[in-house]
Amino acid sequence: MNILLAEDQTMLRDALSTLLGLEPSFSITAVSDGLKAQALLREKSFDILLTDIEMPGLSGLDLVAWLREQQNPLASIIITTFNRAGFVRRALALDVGGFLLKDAPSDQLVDAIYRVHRGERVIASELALQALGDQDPLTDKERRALRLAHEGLSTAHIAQKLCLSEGTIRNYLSEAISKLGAGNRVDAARIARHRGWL
Amino acid sequence: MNILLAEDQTMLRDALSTLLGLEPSFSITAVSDGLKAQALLREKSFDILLTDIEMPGLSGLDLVAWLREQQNPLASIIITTFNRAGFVRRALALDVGGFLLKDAPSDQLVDAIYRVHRGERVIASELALQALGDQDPLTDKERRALRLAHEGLSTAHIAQKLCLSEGTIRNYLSEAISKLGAGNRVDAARIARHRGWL
DNA sequence: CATTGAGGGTGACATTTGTCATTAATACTG
DNA sequence: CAGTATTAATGACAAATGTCACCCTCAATG
Repeated sequence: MNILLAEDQTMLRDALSTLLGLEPSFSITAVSDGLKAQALLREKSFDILLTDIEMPGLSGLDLVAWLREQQNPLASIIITTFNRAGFVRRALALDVGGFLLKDAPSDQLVDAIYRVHRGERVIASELALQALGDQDPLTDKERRALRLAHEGLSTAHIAQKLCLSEGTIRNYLSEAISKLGAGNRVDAARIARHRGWL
Repeated sequence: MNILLAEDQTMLRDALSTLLGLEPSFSITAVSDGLKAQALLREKSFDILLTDIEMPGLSGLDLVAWLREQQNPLASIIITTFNRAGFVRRALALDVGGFLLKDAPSDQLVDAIYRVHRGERVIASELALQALGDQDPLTDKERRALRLAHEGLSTAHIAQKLCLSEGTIRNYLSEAISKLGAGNRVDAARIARHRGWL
């Protein structure tokens, strides 16, 4: 079984490569980011794509989205550090085969590969529940403003970056704060981030 | 060689266990946090401690600090995700044997274990340089206030938590902002965090 | 003993944020 | 076309934040 592994953290990538390589039927190709994975996927076909979400260049979700655009139904398993409902929902919409946390034991990963290869779906149970939870209430602008506020930019700077007036930004942030039940912009950003909405 | 591995992310812990276990001379014991490592270290002796910094309960640095308090000179290697100068300085002060980034290839880790076991010191070169950089200008109170501000707490809440008056908190944060050349508290927290001072 | 210097606190003031009501311009829809 | 969301902007006001100068207490140090 030809497996393409995309993971940016070198030590984990190496270690997973080695670990999965111990399975006699697996043949592993490992790359350090989404763009390299994309390049390989153009050239050659694989049986399973195993990818992290957070990667420089092209995220794991964007990579799968691209595959789907190419009408490529390649079975994919997403592994991620963060338990964020937003990610899971987006992944499910892309029809991924599996979604695991890096907090899961590694034999669960091996098991997931076999099962997804047989056409089953494997979603970490902690995540499955969350995915059904509350929807992201933020609008696109609110999200972008919040993201910048989170970096410590002032209202004026955010306004400049988003090409909007200062007052409008204040309105957006105020909306976001109230929607999320937060105490101020930073608090709001923290909450949104925690739920995968940022 | 008996190696104790402390790392909270299960998948990485499993994978590293397996990978290091392939070396015939290594015998690996893996635990998921600093407190469990501490418990084991009380009972039994090891040749090398391999520990992450960011862990629930007791951080890797605190763990080594505790060893030193116990007059235990156990050779230790710190592995961490983040390239933060403050961490390196503190680690060096604790006389650790090695300091590596999770971004390093895994064979470098194996190599480091052998070298540290022989009494050498292995510090990732990206880090060694940084460690000589600028010193943390923050006082302890400023740091604590900044940490809470970073979570989105208001001045009043921070004052309550630290048992200080609101005005004093404002003074501290104002000091921190000016020392770090930041635009506001959030910006200051970001800067401090980035340099490992938080 | 006088001096210095932390550590913590006040008060006053300017600026930035957060809230809300209202309005204008555009696009969508029956 | 009238009706109605959507998106952006204003203005006004309250609250939180940032800045600064100055005060008090208590060790430490000469």
